[in-house]
Amino acid sequence: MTNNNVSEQEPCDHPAKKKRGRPKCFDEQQALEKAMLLFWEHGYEATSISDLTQTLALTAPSLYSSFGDKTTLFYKCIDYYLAHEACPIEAIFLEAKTAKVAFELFLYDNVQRLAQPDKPSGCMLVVATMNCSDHAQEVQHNILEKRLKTKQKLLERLQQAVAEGDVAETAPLQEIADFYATVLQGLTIQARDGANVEQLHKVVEHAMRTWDLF
Amino acid sequence: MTNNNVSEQEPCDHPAKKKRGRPKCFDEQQALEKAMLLFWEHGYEATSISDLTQTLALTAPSLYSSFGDKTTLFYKCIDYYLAHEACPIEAIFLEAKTAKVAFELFLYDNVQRLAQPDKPSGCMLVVATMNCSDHAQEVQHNILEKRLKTKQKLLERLQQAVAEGDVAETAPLQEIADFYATVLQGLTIQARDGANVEQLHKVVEHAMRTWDLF
DNA sequence: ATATTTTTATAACAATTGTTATAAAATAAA
DNA sequence: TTTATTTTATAACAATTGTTATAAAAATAT
Repeated sequence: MTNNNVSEQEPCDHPAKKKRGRPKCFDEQQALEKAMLLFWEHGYEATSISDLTQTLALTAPSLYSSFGDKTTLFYKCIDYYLAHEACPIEAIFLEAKTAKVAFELFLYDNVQRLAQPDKPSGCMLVVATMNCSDHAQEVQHNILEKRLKTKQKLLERLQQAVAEGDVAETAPLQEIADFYATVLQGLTIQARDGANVEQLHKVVEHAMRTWDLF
Repeated sequence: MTNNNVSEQEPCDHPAKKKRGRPKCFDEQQALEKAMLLFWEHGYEATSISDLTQTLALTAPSLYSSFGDKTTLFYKCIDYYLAHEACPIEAIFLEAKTAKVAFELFLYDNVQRLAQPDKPSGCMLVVATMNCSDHAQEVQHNILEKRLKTKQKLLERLQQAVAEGDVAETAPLQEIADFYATVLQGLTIQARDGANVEQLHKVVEHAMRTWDLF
């Protein structure tokens, strides 16, 4: 049932080693991206299998044999999103010398990603499992946990900053994390509602201006 | 098809004037509230007619004859939500002497409403039409417009404040409105992700502390 | 009592949901 | 050429979607 495909581009010891059976008539990565865009735009449950087969231009059996069932495909789309569209928070947090710079880079990076004119707006993790029936509780919960992990990383970067001395030991770390997480998620809804990059940029600009008020 | 029912409690000139046919075996307002809670929790499309008939404990024909089709029922639930659960922004904005106080009261009022333990969390207007298929585009658009109207009210209250002199003429009104709208919508997602009233309260406390930095 | 009106309960409707069985088609290995 | 393998296309599956036709039930008005 599940299809642990090896990437076609994988270089074997025999360079032009062709695969055995009938060749696929579509690019798996391109198909995955199209599926991801659908789920990003409409969400997990509101995207139907026939929406997917139409947009990806392949039949249901092809879809299932390549990506598994709808839930499995969705998780693969989430992974694709995290790898290709989401903000690389770990790298940014490692590189930044202080927590303030880390948060600043993180938020500005998000602004660029959340309001791209040619892509669905807002963060897929926030948006894609917002409306779920009871049948999708597990999917919804898994994505929620991913969101909570991001928030946890904000807090941990602040703790690191206290250890490194660029944030006072008396600072209310949880409140700071809560505030910037709120701004971050607000940006997603603002983007969904049509705000452009410049608007969101100024929101972040102000949010960062308040750093020293904590 | 559509059912323009007159409230049963309406006092006629003949006080105990009974209605003609078979009496309803359910309270229409209570049913509407239950339906609203379902749509609030799961969203428009992820709430099915059978979810509704089960929870309201009435048959599909009863549901349809009382409230119309699913879309009509949803709009009635939105009206119910606005009347009974949403923040009375107009009243608050009228009462407040300054824009800052207006925004402060508005946000704190929202904090109380967005994270009630016995109710779905977050704002129904933000949440209920987040994931929609193409079939629900119109519903989604109508709710979006309601959200934009709220944001517009923030801006107008700021303009009023400039006219009244409690906000400087040079103040970046659009940026201020964008910022507090972002915080407001962020509160909805935070609440959905499990933040409690105290946490949200502190977020608003900080957001208000930055008022004079614009 | 009879007639009228409204709501109920039963049951069905076509369309769509996610998913899969089957067999033909296209390739490489033997 | 035959065999093995993989993907394709066609078609169907049971379950659920939103919605409605039909007739029985329960009330008031005549």
